[in-house]
Formats: sequence, structure tokens, C-alpha cells
Amino acid sequence: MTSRKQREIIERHEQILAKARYLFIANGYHSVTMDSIAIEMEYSKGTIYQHFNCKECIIISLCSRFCTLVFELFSFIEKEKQLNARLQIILIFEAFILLQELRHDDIQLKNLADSQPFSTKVPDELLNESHKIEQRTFQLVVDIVNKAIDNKQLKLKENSNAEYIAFGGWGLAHGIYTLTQNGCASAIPLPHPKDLLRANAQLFLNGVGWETYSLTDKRKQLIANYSVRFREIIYSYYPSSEDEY
Amino acid sequence: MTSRKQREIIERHEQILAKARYLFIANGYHSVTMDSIAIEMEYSKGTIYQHFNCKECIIISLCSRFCTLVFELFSFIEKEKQLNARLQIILIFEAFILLQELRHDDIQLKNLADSQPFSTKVPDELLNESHKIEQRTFQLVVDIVNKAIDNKQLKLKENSNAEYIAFGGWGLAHGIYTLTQNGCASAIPLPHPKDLLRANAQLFLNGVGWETYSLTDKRKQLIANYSVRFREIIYSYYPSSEDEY
DNA sequence: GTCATAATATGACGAATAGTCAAAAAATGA
DNA sequence: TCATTTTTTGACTATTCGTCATATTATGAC
Repeated sequence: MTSRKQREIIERHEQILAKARYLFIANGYHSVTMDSIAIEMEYSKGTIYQHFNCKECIIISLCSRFCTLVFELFSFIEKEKQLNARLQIILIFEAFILLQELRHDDIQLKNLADSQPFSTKVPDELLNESHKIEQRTFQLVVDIVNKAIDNKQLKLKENSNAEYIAFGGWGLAHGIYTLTQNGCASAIPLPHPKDLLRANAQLFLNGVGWETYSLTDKRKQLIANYSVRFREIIYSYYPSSEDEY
Repeated sequence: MTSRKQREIIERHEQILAKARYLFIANGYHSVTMDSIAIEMEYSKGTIYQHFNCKECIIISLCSRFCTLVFELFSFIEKEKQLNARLQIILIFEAFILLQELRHDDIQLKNLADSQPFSTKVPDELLNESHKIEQRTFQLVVDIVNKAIDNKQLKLKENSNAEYIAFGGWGLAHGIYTLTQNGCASAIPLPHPKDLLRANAQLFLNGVGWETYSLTDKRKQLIANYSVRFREIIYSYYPSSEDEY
């Protein structure tokens, strides 16, 4: 099925992604040229182009990877069926906060990839790849919300449903993160983004009609334990070559 | 004070911005070259560079302008002191929704400008210009929230204050908008972004402890009247040259 | 009106870099 | 061993940003 040749090609594909990611993060998107990636790979530019049709395609592929990491984290949480649904949502926010802390640069790449000049240049099938993963990730959250609705733990308000709530939470997390990255927010004296997000997430969940879930010391400890696990998943995710920085 | 010469220069500065905006919106950022802007202006490239040090600088200047429009809209709302504070916040969300509808392309430019490759290339003083405007805009919202707190209309929950709430609302609006623009969201069956935002905004405001404000028909009419005014402000904002498209 | 000087505009040019492709090198297996 | 296929290479083209010496225009003193 997979010959030595094929395996070599796949492996090189991974290597290009890993080295390119390293370069993008270390030097910024515009400073990285296809030549510099080729030099770093010790292959010629033509060979790089056999793997990726364009520079943007590399970024998009990196984003697919990142989206998969997010999916795996959220999926891990969703599978812990014994947990209170609200706690699961809190854990999702915590995983998101951890990603901001540990994979800040990958989120930046993702945001860059979502900007207009990118989507126009990359083949649709490559774009769809990460969209599909994100869709599945979204569905996971919707499933948790639905579980809470079934449990009567979440009493829907007017003009609301599981998708609305899942999307609102996603938007809240995404928006707060993005804004705190922008220069304008840095000029406003604000607490740490993670405190902003934690506080607003709780208020939001209360607002949508979700039964409150007081954070006792025991529960805080539980969250901390899960965070350790999340951290492991995140660290295990990218190939070791990226430890260079 | 301002000689004919100076006025001519300022006027041309505006013209460049207007024509560049038109080109960026019509053709997308990457398809617009400095040469094409020069041709559109019927001036040479060198003259364009006397006004703007780089291509990115033009975008950033356009964003400053857009931020000023947002400030003026919000400022208009904040000055309507006789209004219920929660209604003011609702109007701010409505103004934001209207901007999404009418000035979608400018928001896209703003998001592009906030991406990493831009901020690194543009002189700090130019960046600070729009940041200062955004800061003032944020402050307007904080002021409205504080008014509600003073009125006892908003009872703060634990781990919350006016800045947290203002930032949460901003993040919610920004995040929901951005996500619905991304391809992934387009693959998820979702209601119109404005319905998503309206619903989540109300839930969020309830969540932060803000006294509910039921939308009677009379109040809905009031909001609609204000929206007409917002529309006028938005339309009046950009020079007539942009009517070309 | 003329002319020296200052201000402004021009577009050819250099530099950087994405992406191509014909030719070279390597691998394959008859 | 060598003809054929596959893979790699890097010189080359095309594009475009940004510069700057030169050309053009405006000014205002005489």
C-alpha cells in the first residue's frame, strides 16, 4: 500500500510543514521566502513546490493541523461523559485559554490564513479540509449544549438554541482573544486575557440560561488536573523539530 | 494658515485614499499595485509615495477613517443621555450590525490591517492614530456601562466591572462577525449573523446582571428610527467618489 | 517679462521574491 | 549495463515594491 517512496514523500511533507512553521513563527510570515524554506530543508525550491502549490498553501496546511489539535482537545473533553455539561464547557474554555498560552503563534497563523488574501489564492479542497475539521469541532460543542438541554440543566431562552449558544461562546472566545492581540487593546489597561475570558464566559453561560456551577476548591482542582492533561496533548502534538525555539 | 498648496495636498491625500479604497474593495488587496493606484489617480507612483510611505500605510489610514466612523456612531448614541443605558448598548450593537451590512468591506480591511504582517511594517505613529480612536470608542461604551451601574440598573456580579463587560460585548460582536466570515462557519447551517449577534447580545447582557429590557413594539420602532439615522451617518461618511461601485 | 531658485512630479531602475520549466541527476528494473 | 521513468535542480521569467536622479513646474525678486 505505502511503498518506501510514498513514505519518504509523506515524511518530507511533514518536514516542510515543521520547518516552515518554525520559520514563520521565528521570522514572521513576510520574512520567510520559499527559498529560505528550501535552504532550511536542504532541498531545492522546485521540490518544495512539488508538495505545495504556493506559499499560502503551506500556511493553510499548518492551520489544518492546528484545527485538528483543537478538535482533539475538545473531543477529549466531550468524551468525558460523566462530567457535568457546564463543566465540560468550562473545560473547553480552559483548553482554549491554554492554546492561547502555548500555541499563540499558531492561532496567529490561523487568523492570517482566514484573512481575505489567503482564501482567494488557495485551492478550495485545501480550504475545505480545515473547514470540515472546524465544523466537527463546532458539532462537539453543540452536542455538549444539547446534553445540558436534555438534562434540563440549561433552560433555553427565547430566540435561542444549541447552535446559537455554541456559536456565541465560540465568538466570545475568539473575539476576546483577537481583540487583546490588537494594538488598540494593548493601549487600554485591561486584565490578562485569560481572566477576561474566564469571567465573561461564566457571565455568558449564566445569561443563556445555564444552571450555575459554583467553582468550589474541589472543582477547581479537577479543572487544574484536566489542564495538565490538555497541556500534554498540546505538547505531544507538534513534531519534536519545533523544539528548536 | 492653509495655503492653496497645502489644501491641494490634503485634497489629493483624500483622493488617494478614496481611490485606493475603491480598488482594494473592487479587486482585493493583493491585486492592487501601487502602479494601479497611480494610474487611477493620474499621477506617477513617486507622487503617491510622497503621501504614503508604503502600501500598508494606505490601508492603515483607511482603517483610521473607519475607526473614526465607528467612534462617531457610538458617540452619537452615548450623547443621547435620556435613553435607557441598556437601550444605548442595544443601539451600539445595532450600529455594529449596520456597519456589517453596509461597510462589510471596510471591516475586512480593518481585519487585514490587524494581522501580523501589517503592524510590523507601518510606522508606530500611524498605528497609534487608529488605536487612540479605538480606545476612545471603548471608553464611550465603558461610560454607558458605568451609567447603568450608577443607576443600579446593572448589578455587577463577582469578578466583573465596567471594563470587563464592555470588552466582553466588544469581543462577542467582533468574534461572531469574524467567525461568520470564515469559511468554516459558512459550512455550518446558521441563521443570519445579525440574528446570531442580536440574540447573543441580549443573553450576554442578561448574564452580566443587567436589568432586562423587553423589546415592546414601541421600543422596536424607536430602535428602527435610530437605525435610519445611523444609516445616514454611515452613508454621509465616505466621499462621493466611492459611489462608483 | 525674465530668470534663478525652490518645490514638485516623473518613471526608469534596482532589489526582492513568487512561481515555472527545461535540463540534469538519480532510481528503477529489464 | 543501459534504456526508461521519476525526481531534483536552479536558472529564468514575471511581478511589484520602493528609490532617486532627472525633468518639469511654480514662485517671486528684479
